[in-house]
Amino acid sequence: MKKLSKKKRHEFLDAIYDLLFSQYGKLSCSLDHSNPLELMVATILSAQCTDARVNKITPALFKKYPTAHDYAIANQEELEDDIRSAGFFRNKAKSIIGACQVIDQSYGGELPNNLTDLVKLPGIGRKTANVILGDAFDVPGFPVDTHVTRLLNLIGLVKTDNAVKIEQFVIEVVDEARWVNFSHLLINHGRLVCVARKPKCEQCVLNKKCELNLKNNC
DNA sequence: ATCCCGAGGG
DNA sequence: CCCTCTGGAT
Repeated sequence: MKKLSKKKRHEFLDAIYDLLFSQYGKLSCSLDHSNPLELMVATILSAQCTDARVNKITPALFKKYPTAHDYAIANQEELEDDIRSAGFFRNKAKSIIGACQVIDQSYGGELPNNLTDLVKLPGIGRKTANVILGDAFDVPGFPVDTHVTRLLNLIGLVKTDNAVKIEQFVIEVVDEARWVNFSHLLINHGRLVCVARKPKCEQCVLNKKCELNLKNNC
């Protein structure tokens, strides 16, 4: 795959996108939220945790902490209890409070809408920043999570777990208008069909395109 | 035992 | 590059 020209890589990635789009269409973020702050909190909670579990926690959480200021002045141990079942609760509580203190003090309570400022917030890395940009601000980005990493490696498009390299590879050859939904499509497919433990290759639309399937069946 | 829409630190 | 942080689901 490395030897393919940029044009060929573009065509191959477009084919992958089209196959996934034909099955799932335009997807929206699966983390329940109604504003950028809620999406930021939900995305922090989603680390090494299913979105279903996050969505179970957030209704009560968002009601209890409606603004960045509410998190900024929150008692950390109390917030830890509020988010405990999402796992990594100490780190996540620290991240939420730390990020919200900066948002409250430096940005007037509103999240910045650019990557540079978002990744400066404590606990906000590139993945979380790209999710916020794409799903809350309609700014194109390509979030790379465990599913995106796994699927693109299985297909044979990349041979690295380095999220930045994967992001660069995709945004170089895929049209900007497709970045956000491509990430959603890969994540959705990774949860429903190309699951980590036992990929359902026999019911996968990427069947003919995927190195994993070629190794298994050809 | 392995994985889930990660991030920070060494 | 490595490690740690954590509960829940399968």
